[in-house]
Amino acid sequence: MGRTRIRDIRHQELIEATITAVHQRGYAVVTMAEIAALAGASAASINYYFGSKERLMEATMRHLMTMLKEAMLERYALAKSPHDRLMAVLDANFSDRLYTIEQCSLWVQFWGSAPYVPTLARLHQINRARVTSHFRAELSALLPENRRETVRVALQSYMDGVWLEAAQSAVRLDPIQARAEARKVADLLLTSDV
Amino acid sequence: MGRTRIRDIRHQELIEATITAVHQRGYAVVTMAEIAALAGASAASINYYFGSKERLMEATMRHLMTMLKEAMLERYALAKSPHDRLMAVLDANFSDRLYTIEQCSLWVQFWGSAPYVPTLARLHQINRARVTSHFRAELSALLPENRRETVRVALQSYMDGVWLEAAQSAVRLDPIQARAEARKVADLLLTSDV
DNA sequence: AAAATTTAAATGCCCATTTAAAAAATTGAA
DNA sequence: TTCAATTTTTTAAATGGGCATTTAAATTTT
Repeated sequence: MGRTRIRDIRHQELIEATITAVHQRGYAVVTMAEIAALAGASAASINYYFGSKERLMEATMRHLMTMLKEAMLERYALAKSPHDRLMAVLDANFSDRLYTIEQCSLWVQFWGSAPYVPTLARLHQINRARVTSHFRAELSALLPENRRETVRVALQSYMDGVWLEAAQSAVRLDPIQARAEARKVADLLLTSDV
Repeated sequence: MGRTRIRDIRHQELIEATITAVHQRGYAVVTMAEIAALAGASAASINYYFGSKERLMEATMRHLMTMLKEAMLERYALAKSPHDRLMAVLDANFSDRLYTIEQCSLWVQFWGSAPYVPTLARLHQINRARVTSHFRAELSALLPENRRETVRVALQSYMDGVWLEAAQSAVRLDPIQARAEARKVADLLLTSDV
């Protein structure tokens, strides 16, 4: 148990510091020294624990992805119907814990880098595939086949687009309203009489 | 007339090179020398014409924004109804000229940097405000007040989200299908019977 | 005593921007 | 037209700075 305690603590601390530092300064510009300073450590210790700046960013995004996944599964467990489960995905995306300017910033930085960093590209692909498959599973019970993919892409793009804008936001985010809006959008897409 | 011919030509060439180079390597990583090489020039000449790397990026994004604006106005001029004009905005966004992996890449890089570079933030704000006002104008004729903003935000987020994903795309984009899907999404949002 | 953790300092690179000088284009007077 | 004078364009080389990562040694924990 006590085996690798400090290691875990440092990982946690450095990832937290990375989230804050990358949000404040931008991934391209932030330095190892700045991140380390936020965690009360030295740049060298980041390399001791993570190996490189790139691997630190990778670990940080993995952490955010895990939080997203857990937020989704929590809500999934409580949902009783396909519709509820669909909403669970949306609610997770805009949950109080995740829908913050800080984290949305990280995602946008991540999206910008992913095409140029294979390991980040893989993470992006994994995350996207997971969300896609949840959406497909629930939408198949809610919509005829000829609309499913359109609605799925619309919802996923909507979530990304809102995060994107949140990252540029000067004002406080309102997760409660974001969830309400997301539900409205989903309902509009689901109940069309075209 | 012949006044500043070369200046204009070089601006054009260097902006084209920037689009290609930033797409290929990422804004954070691409060097002045690489951009210059693509244009058959030297890094120093970029500074002669643009002053700095940041101002080059700014000019490049201004150029992309102008293209988007023009694509929209072209279609606007032909549209006869609010619905047609709404579609004009969507079609412009996914027009053959603009909806390319190269350009979507640039936008994502831009979104990533804007929060940290005041001049880019201003550009982003200007562009967004313009699209917002077009959408509002047309939606006010198409929807009751209580749905307008929800649908507007949904459509704008959708457009951004699709570009975001396009930037990660390994395969060729299909602007014709993108326009068709965008229309479907808009129609679903407009005709809901909730 | 051994292993794990920490960091100061060294290393090695890379790059935007400036400078100074050359090359090319333009002008205008002869 | 012609050719010095002037202006514009171009770049090689210098400048100055920054930073990720490594190393080697010290410190702390086990």
